Amino acid sequence: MVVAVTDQGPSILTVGQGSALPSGPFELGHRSLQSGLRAWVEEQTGHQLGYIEQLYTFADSDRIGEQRQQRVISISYLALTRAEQAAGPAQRAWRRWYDFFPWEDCRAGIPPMIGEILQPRLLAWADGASNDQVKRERRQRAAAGFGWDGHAWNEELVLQRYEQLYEAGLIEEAMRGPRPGVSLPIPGIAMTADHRRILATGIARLRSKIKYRPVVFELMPPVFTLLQLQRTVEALSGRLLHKPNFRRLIEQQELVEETGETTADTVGRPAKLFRFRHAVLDERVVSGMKLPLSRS
Amino acid sequence: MVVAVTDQGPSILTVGQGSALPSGPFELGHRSLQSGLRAWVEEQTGHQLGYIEQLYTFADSDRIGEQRQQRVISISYLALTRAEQAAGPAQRAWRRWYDFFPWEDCRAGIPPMIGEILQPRLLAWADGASNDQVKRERRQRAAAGFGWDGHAWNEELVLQRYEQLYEAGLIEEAMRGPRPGVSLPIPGIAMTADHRRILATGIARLRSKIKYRPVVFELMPPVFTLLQLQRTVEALSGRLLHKPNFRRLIEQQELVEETGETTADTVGRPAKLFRFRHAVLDERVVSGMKLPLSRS
DNA sequence: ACAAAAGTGTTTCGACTACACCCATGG
DNA sequence: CCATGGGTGTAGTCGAAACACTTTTGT
Repeated sequence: MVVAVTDQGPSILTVGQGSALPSGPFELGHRSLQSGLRAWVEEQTGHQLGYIEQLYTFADSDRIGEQRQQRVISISYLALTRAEQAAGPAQRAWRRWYDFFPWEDCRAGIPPMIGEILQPRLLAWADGASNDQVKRERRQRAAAGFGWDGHAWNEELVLQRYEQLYEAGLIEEAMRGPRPGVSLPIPGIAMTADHRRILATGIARLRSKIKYRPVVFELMPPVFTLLQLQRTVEALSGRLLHKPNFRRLIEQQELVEETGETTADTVGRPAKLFRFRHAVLDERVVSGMKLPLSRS
Repeated sequence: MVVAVTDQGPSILTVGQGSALPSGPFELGHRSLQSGLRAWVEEQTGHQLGYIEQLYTFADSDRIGEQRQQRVISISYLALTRAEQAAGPAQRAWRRWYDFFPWEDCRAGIPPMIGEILQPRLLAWADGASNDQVKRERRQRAAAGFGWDGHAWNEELVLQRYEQLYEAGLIEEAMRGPRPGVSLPIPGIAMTADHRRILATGIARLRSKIKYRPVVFELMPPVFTLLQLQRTVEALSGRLLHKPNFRRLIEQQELVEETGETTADTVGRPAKLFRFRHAVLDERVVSGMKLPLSRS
């Protein structure tokens, strides 16, 4: 799962009609899995990868080989890069991740589809439970996950939300196989196999990680304005931030330094340009960025 | 890596003279890796596992098979259990984890060995660097990791500290292989292959996890006093906590409820007994426990 | 009485929030 | 002049940290 932030928002590299994550066999002859992965992706896509992190290793039954004697092991990774480089061979394209998870983008307020589509269908699912105990648990979980009745929205619960929707049979992938779906799936583009689940895991990990490690900078150009940085964090977390407080937090933590230059081309007052202070990585244990949420 | 907290402190289940973590081949015929693992460990050791979490998947060159055509893939796990059950077959024993990492136990203050042994040898290693830039970086990293000159001790940096010591050639495992060690290793029991590295990863993960998930309770008996709970958290994190504030934090978060009983057998005033409120897991996203550090 | 453990009250301090406001530039 | 983005000051709020102190038991 290769992530970049383009002018279209946070995006992932896809293959095959944009419905699959890039994948390939283990490369032999590399020092480690990570270095093999890095070389493979850079060869295949022409993208220099910045940060790489292992997500999860699967070997579940729906991945068991035909003879049922050999497991297929899949190791999923999250990688960050800058989107600028050329697109490389066809069949590979950047796709906005909110095309797959439209309910995860709360930058323009809680998306109407949550109240209009997800809530009634999840509640219907809860009411379909056989006993009251289970009904209450399902309603409780849905409320906590989607921020209903008094619960605040928590942008990190990407995977939990996906799993609840899957369990409720609202996700297209859950309608495949033996029992084909009896109703329409909710909006959001489906993916091959369990790739959308891996994507949800990756988004959740990234939303969590930006708060305690300065990984955002892997997605930024070498030099940027504070507003560009804020827009990137907002795009990843799916939430709007409070500008003045955001700037203060960044500068307090000494994560960035001024280059001395300012932007010239834009509307409005020219902004100071900053670069990431790589030195902080040695100086101390760096926490990432708190999210000073904006109430709007 | 199976963890329990015994009266000896936090311990791991070991095999083979207490210098290896339990390990085995993938089990076929299970729904998932986790359920296979759970069944395997319970059969082998007679311990019911509570929480299980994947740590990391390795397939590095020092694990490549003899013909160099087949990688060996190792998936490491962290599991929590209660220590009470019988020991099971011989060859398996609980070992305190601080026997392997004596510098990680700061409950009685920063251990003298850090200043007396680690600091001089790490500084000597730093000074052995070829140029001044590298020298400064090494000293900087050591200071940040071990809490020297103005840096606070951070109990989560278990893996970073281990890797620094390894890189500096002070760890017995680093002295194996082509270039046998030229000096004595520092205190701390060595383990088979890279098992001590896996252990460091697991300790770090657990120390981090208790802060944002209520996993401590997997290590507690069904009913416990707040002091027992505090001692367990202290044992895991390797730090002393402030009693009054600890109790308030626990009760504020409504993680526990009174059973109505009190202890009878102990010295001092009888303590109320508590149990974990499993209900919170549905109610809301539960954060674990902040660590109200004690200055002493 | 004293030690040991359980528990309570209160003050202080600093971080995050929110709101109000000013600055610089292009159209 | 006004829209857009850049940027500063400051009062309020809330939670964590520190300190002091009381209560209940066993020896």
